[in-house]
Amino acid sequence: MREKENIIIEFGEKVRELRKEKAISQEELAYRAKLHRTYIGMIERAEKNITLLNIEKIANALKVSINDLFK
Amino acid sequence: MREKENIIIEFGEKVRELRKEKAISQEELAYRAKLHRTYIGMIERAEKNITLLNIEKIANALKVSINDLFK
DNA sequence: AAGATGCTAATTATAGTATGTAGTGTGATT
DNA sequence: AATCACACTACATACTATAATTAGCATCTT
Repeated sequence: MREKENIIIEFGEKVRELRKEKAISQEELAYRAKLHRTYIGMIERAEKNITLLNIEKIANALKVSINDLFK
Repeated sequence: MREKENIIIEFGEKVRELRKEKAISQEELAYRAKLHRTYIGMIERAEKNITLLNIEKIANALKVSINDLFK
């Protein structure tokens, strides 16, 4: 990734916010989403340009709709 | 991409639907989003697992919010 | 016919996955 | 209050899978 785009920063912040609300660790979220622990960290730190399938996995793991990740 | 996931199919259908509403061609949408014509086709045909940055580009080009692409 | 879209194929860029190490905070134990 | 143990997160690579980008030609559609 070149530089950190706003949309990616906002997305990462939202994931972290919702994860904290549910009081679960990155590791637990990763497990529920069937993604890797370090990858969740990268998303929250806005280091990756996530794809649609993984956006959905994270939404499901957080038990929210995709739209909730963009509010 | 392995197989076509529902979320990707739905996303492609939504892009096509909104593009037709605006009555513009794939080529025109591509131009506005600064993406390639054939790539827009691939998205509509659910052949690609699109990333967040390009989701945003398409939303902007269609003059809708990202959430409008998931309704 | 002309404009729009589908489809194949090739290359480049980067997302996805993983391992290891280090730093940080919290709570318990001595 | 200091040390220890543990859980959590950050960060640095590195590898591999695949998204992104493009060109060319075929096939619809009007």
